[in-house]
Parts: sequence; structure tokens; C-alpha cells
Amino acid sequence: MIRDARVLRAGFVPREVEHRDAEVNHLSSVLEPITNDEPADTAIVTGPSGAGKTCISKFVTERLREEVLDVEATYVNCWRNHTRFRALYQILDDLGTTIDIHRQSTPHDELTNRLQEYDGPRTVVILDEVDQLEDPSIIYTLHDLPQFAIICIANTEEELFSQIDDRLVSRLRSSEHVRMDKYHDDQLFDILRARAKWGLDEDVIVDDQLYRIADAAAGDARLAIGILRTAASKADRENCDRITDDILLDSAEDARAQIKQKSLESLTPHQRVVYEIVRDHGPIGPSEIHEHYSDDVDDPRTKRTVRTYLSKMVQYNLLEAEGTSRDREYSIVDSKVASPMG
DNA sequence: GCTCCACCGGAAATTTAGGGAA
DNA sequence: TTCCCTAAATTTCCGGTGGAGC
Repeated sequence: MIRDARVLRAGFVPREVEHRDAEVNHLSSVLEPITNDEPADTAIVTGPSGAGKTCISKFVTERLREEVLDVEATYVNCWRNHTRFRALYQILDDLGTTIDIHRQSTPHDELTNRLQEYDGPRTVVILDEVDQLEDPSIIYTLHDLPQFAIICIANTEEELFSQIDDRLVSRLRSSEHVRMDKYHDDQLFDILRARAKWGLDEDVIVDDQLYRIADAAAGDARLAIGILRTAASKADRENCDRITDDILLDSAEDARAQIKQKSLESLTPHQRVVYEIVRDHGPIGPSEIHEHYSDDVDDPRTKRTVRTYLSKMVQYNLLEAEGTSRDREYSIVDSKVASPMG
């Protein structure tokens, strides 16, 4: 029943982007100077999750590379590569200049030097989830090098600007800003129908079901496609020739759980223990968290380190904090959005 | 208004981990 | 193996914040 599984994967970039013509054209025009071997402006792409920020950024750069020979592109997920070293390493790795760079014994400056010395084709650097960078100075470094055009992707402008220093803020304010909104239900339906058409056999899923997925996903294309993918593979495993309503209902829950699971996998064992304490006992204050935590592990870290864990998990949207001082309490983020799938 | 105190988070110091060279 | 180097993680220290109780 699954014709082409790639189409249903999260990172898939389609040949045609639906309902984002204005944004695609806007971003293309910002990068346009590159086609004449001239430096391009930095672009900032903002919008809620699942609005298609990553998708159109990759789409536009891929199309650019089809049109022009001497253009490179590199994609950095700053959430996974949140240190300056890892982000720089990822870029240099894509450019093929990391042959003799080793993770542990190469100074930071060496990576910066490599970047400055780079004299290959002009390169578009997509910095996804850029507000997750621990040290945003990498934006500054790249911004100064005419060889690189940067696309900064973040949820909101405020989140991005709150992380970086004033000098850079004033520079970025003059950058081109592509704003994206959540998809409407009918737009999401079109996206799903296109994916179903290429990814699944005919009649595996009916329009009414696609509408219900669009409705349940509340404007989030990543979630919508995740639900479709989960439903298709579930039906495939169960040897059904079409997706039943029961399967669809289960898949909506599973797809949400999967997205959260991905975040949890990036936590260290100690961080995981802290998360589980908050999940089981929350809302709960920091002292109590540390007491439970010290009981649960053999070699507990200090309160200060646990505070760092907690603020990190708040940033990752796994936990939420209420109160500012002595009244502060942590609880897990409730991802159960009312689901109209039934 | 004052003091206490749990908590926050920045900065610097220290420890840990992992790779290369001799 | 041992020594040396560096990034990353952690700890130590500490000033700042803001409820709670008086």
C-alpha cells in the first residue's frame, strides 16, 4: 500500500511546495545575488512549528543549486549541534574541509580559520532552530564572510533576538524577514492529499480522513504528515488494504508521542531522571526535585547542575516553569491537545 | 518597609572524556 | 602506555530577585 515511503518522511522536500508561493519568491529574491556570484543578504525565516520554514528553505536552496553550478548549500540543525564547535564542524564537514579536524583536540579558532580561508563556491548556510545555539557568535562569524549566505530559522523573532547581543541584533534587523503563519485546514488538506497521492496507493485513504487529519493537526504540517505516516505504516503492518478510522484515531496520539520521544532521546541519563521526577511528582519545586533525584541516582550532580538541566528542558519545551522566585514549580508540558479525530 | 531565604543564572575554576603523538 | 591537548560537563562562588512573614 505504501508506494514511496520517502514522501511521508519528516525531512522530505517535495518538488512543488503548496501554498507558500509568496514566501518562496521572497526567499529566492534574497538569495538571488548569489546566482551572479555576489554576496547575498542574511534571511530570517520565522513561524510556528510545522509552518514549513525548513521545507521552503531547503526547497529554495535546492532550486538555486539546480539553476546555478557554483553554489553549495549546507544545513545545520542548531538543536542537535548547539555548540559553536559542532555547528562549525557540521558546516565544514559539508564543505569537505574537515579531513584532519578531530572532535577533541582541535582548537575552536582552527575551525573559524578554515571558514575564513574557504574560497570555494558561494554557500548557503541554513541554520535551523537557531535560537537553540548556546553561543550565537557563529551567526556573527558567518555574517562577516561574504562567501556565505545565511538563512536563520527560528520560531519567533523575539526568541532569536533575545539570544544575541545588540551589535548583531542591529545588523539582523536590517536583514530580510520571511514570516510564515500556520497553515489553514484546507491548505493542510492539499499538502496531505499531495503526499498521499505520491506516497500511497490509490484509495488507501479517503478525502474525509485527510480532512480529519488536517483538523487534528491544527495547522502543523509536520504533525499532519506524521499522523499520515504513522497511520500508513500501521495499516501496512496489519495487512490492511486501506487506513481504517480506528487506525487513524490511534495514529494521532502516536504521532504526538513520537515527536516528544525525539526530544527525550536527546537527554542524558541524569537529565532523564530529572524529567521523570517532574513527570511523576509535578508540579514540584527545585529542592524537592533534587531530593528525589539524589535518592534515585548513585552519583548525583549538584543543585546548580540540575538547575541547568531544568532550564534546558524548559527551553526544549519538555517542561514548563511557573513562578519566578521561591514559588517556582516545574511541571511537564501537556501535549494532549483536544483531538477532533473521532 | 524590612529581613529572611529559596531560587535564579552568570562567570570562573575544575574535572572529565577522548583523541593524537612520542 | 603515558603525556599532552582541547571541548564539554560540572562545580564553586556569588550577586540579584522576589515571595513570605513580621
